[in-house]
Amino acid sequence: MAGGTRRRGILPVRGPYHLLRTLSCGQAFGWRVDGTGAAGVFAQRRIRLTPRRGAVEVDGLDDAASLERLAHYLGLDQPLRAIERELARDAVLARILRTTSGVAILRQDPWECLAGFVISAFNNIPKIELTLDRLRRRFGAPLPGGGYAFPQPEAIGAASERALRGCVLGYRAPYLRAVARRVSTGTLDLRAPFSLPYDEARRMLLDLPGVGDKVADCVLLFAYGRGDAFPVDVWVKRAVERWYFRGRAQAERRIREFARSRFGSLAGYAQQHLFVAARTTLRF
DNA sequence: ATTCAGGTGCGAG
DNA sequence: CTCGCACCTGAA
Repeated sequence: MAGGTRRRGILPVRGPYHLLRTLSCGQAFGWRVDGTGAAGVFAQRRIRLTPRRGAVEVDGLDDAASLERLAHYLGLDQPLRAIERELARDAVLARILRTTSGVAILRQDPWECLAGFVISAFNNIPKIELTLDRLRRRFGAPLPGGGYAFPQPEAIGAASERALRGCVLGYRAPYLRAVARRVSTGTLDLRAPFSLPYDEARRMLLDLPGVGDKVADCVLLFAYGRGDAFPVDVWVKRAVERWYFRGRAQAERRIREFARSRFGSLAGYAQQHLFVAARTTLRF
């Protein structure tokens, strides 16, 4: 491909925003992050993102509408300076923010986010990525510049369990297919959680097979922007127990309620910083 | 060969 | 309602 003719865009960045930290802290599965940037798919295009001084360089996209959507997806419009100043009133967060600062909350597509976290349950990251890659290749539309779109719920819903298990979904195959069918038939309205209170939106998601407390909160936070959601995974559980409960074990429900009441609408950000800090500094 | 991995569903008390 | 246990499967 000729060098100078490639589509390219620039997104301005302000505050402590940290692109690679945001893309590699486990909110989304689709990004391949290396030393200089991240590669993935957005707006039906294969793109590459590179952090620059005060900006994010976007290769593979140049129309204003897509770039604006990308900025929103990446959380570039979030007031991280003020958010982190508020979080730093908490002594634990004040300490760990020195190494976790700049994490924004992505605004992911609800279906893709939901599917990804259903697959993530009791799984490990390499295998989650293997599964998602196979699902894309087998059920996703091939993209112009290479790569595959994330499969539509119709495609997953129509797949045989055998074909899904071929994507190493294991026992999650029937869960994912059932969720896909509820979405594609309209039994589940994925726009509804945008306009529902936390508890109701959460109940809706919990009704889905393969969706429990943790996955529901992940989707509420990473797709619906519900900042009051606080997903409790094994790492966050360890972090909260160690740093807020003197190492004493607590039920996940108790941890979630403690954090939601302590951090309010910023609970989701608190969770991200605790998660990053736990994964990078805690050894168990 | 065993063990582990970013939870969930299910039955029991 | 809270608790304990089994669970597909690739990778170490």
